Amino acid sequence: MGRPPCCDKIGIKKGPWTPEEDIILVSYIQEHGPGNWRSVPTNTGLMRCSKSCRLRWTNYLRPGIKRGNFTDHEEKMIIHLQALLGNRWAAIASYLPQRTDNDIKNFWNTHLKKKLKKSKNGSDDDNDEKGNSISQAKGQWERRLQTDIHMAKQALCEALSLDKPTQIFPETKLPSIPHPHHPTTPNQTSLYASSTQNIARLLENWNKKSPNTKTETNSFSNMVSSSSEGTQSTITCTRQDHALDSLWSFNSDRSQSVSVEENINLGESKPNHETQVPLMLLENWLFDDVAPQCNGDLMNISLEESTAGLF
DNA sequence: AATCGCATCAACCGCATCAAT
DNA sequence: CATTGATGCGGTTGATGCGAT
Repeated sequence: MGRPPCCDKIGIKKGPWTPEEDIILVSYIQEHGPGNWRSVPTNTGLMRCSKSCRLRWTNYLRPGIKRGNFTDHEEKMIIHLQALLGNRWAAIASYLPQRTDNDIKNFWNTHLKKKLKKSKNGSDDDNDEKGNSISQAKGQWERRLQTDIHMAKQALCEALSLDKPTQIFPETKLPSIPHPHHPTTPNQTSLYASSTQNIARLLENWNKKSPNTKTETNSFSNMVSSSSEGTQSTITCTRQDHALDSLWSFNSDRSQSVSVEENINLGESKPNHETQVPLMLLENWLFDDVAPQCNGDLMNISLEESTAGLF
């Protein structure tokens, strides 16, 4: 409160990042892991504020980021998740491990908004309106609940894919669970160390080519996203999510899992038994990268139908 | 060739939240 | 319990590219 903005300092550089700055940042994070952003500018000599460094890393340099065109499946997921969760881009991004919240937000604002508007102007004018009113009518607590369930699953899944499962929920505080995209705990530095090869290749690539920022960083991202490390963890995650569904009793015993979430979401307690079927459908669809025919089935169910039991 | 308008997206800003003290 | 600092999130902006005129 009343804290001056960190970027107001004199001598802080703003604007687009240069390849040189990227290299410095990547090298530093490669060595120390992400986190403690406050110290990054000091230790690297970058004339950037900590926020800017974090943003650059999470939105652009972080391994495993997929850039470029969104697939149909991703697009549909975003549309559905936006209807379900609202503009909670970070939450939506947690369902699309290779996309950043910024990316999704931009994609929504530049493409999907218009697309939906166009389709709205078509025959089923009020369909989207209904969807919107439904999404608005749906309580904020429910949105958070669903997001938090997924976040917790992601975190658990992430932890299971690491070597030390004992570090899953340090001190059982859910809010401190690292975001799947923004790992911060020290034991996760191994994850970044394992992507050393990719980063090294990036550095090589940068050195070889002319300093054309955009193409260089894109090639890096492609290289990294196509690398085994990032992709593998994503696949593992997706598969484990299915296992986790049963682990968290999402299918047959959701009410029980909800009660767990109620404990997690302090004070936000409200019976949620009616949500079992539609949310299960949605979740199954969202996690089901492997069976597109099922996705089609779900896509045929209007949002109204799929959320009919919510209210 | 010049310029205008629009689209895109990386980056910034301000606020909220959380943890440490 | 209050304060402070670090981090995360969502809205917005501004630079850039590209097509139309």
